[in-house]
Amino acid sequence: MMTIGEAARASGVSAKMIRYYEETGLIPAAGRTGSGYRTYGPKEVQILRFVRRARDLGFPMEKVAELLALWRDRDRASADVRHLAEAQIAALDRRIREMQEMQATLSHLVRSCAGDDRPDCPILDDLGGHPGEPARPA
Amino acid sequence: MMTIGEAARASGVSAKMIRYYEETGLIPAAGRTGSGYRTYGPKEVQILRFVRRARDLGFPMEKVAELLALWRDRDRASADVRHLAEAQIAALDRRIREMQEMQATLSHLVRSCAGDDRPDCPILDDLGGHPGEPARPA
DNA sequence: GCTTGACCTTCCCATGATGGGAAGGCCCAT
DNA sequence: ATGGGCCTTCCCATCATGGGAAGGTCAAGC
Repeated sequence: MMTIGEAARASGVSAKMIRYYEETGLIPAAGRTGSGYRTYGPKEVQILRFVRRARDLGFPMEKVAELLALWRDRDRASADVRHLAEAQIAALDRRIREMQEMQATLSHLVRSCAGDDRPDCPILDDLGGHPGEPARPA
Repeated sequence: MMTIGEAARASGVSAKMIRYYEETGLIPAAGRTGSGYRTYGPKEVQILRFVRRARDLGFPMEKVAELLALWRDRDRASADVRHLAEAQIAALDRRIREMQEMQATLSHLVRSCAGDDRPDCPILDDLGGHPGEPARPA
């Protein structure tokens, strides 16, 4: 049995976050010693590592909770897990696309900016917005 | 002169956020009517639109502040603006790459999961972490 | 047995950007 | 003058994370 600090080191999840996960019900409440210290065994550490890895893969907490439920109940169809993973892939895809659009716009703007010592870079004009006349701000 | 609600509609920035931007110093404090209402003119609306557009392009508030400073002082070299934009492109690149790595890992896992009615999907094993034996959690 | 230092506990606060909502004041049209 | 819609400030919540204070505990060294 380990203390929360040891479990943190073994799992890569900070002690702060372990307490938070417990508080929010993501993980079950840890056992306690007579004096109130939380205790963790290998199983608990593995759960924490599971959470860590899922978070690293970009799963939001809510989805991590679903994955944990599936993990706890091994009789669930693998299709459920697969669907969660596929949904996460799709979510990442959407966010990647959004950012790529931002990038494309910025690249376009950068190409139209001399980048020399002169003032007047069209990027600022674009940001100022086309709808109005390019009045200089106060 | 418009009220905050009109400025919000004209700029696409919510009234809440306009007050927040003012509070945090991103934009200068608006003028006030005798009875305390904030007033906005076309220039202020343009600034708000500037902020909105920059945020849409993924610039963090801090960078938006820098861009605004550059905008306010048109004598600054266009190189400054270009560098900010390029840095933002690079930042987006890093985040995109991170997410693509997550995607790749997930795709790999999904390919190894039958996705049928049987239990036991290797995704869960991966999440559980290789370092230990695949002990089932409590 | 006592001190010391490392650890644990809970509790509160902060982040960043945004929204929700309450309580109270203002403005304009009817 | 009344009502509805707008404004004001202030507080609270989000999500996941960290910082830090105040106080208890444990183990090692003397």
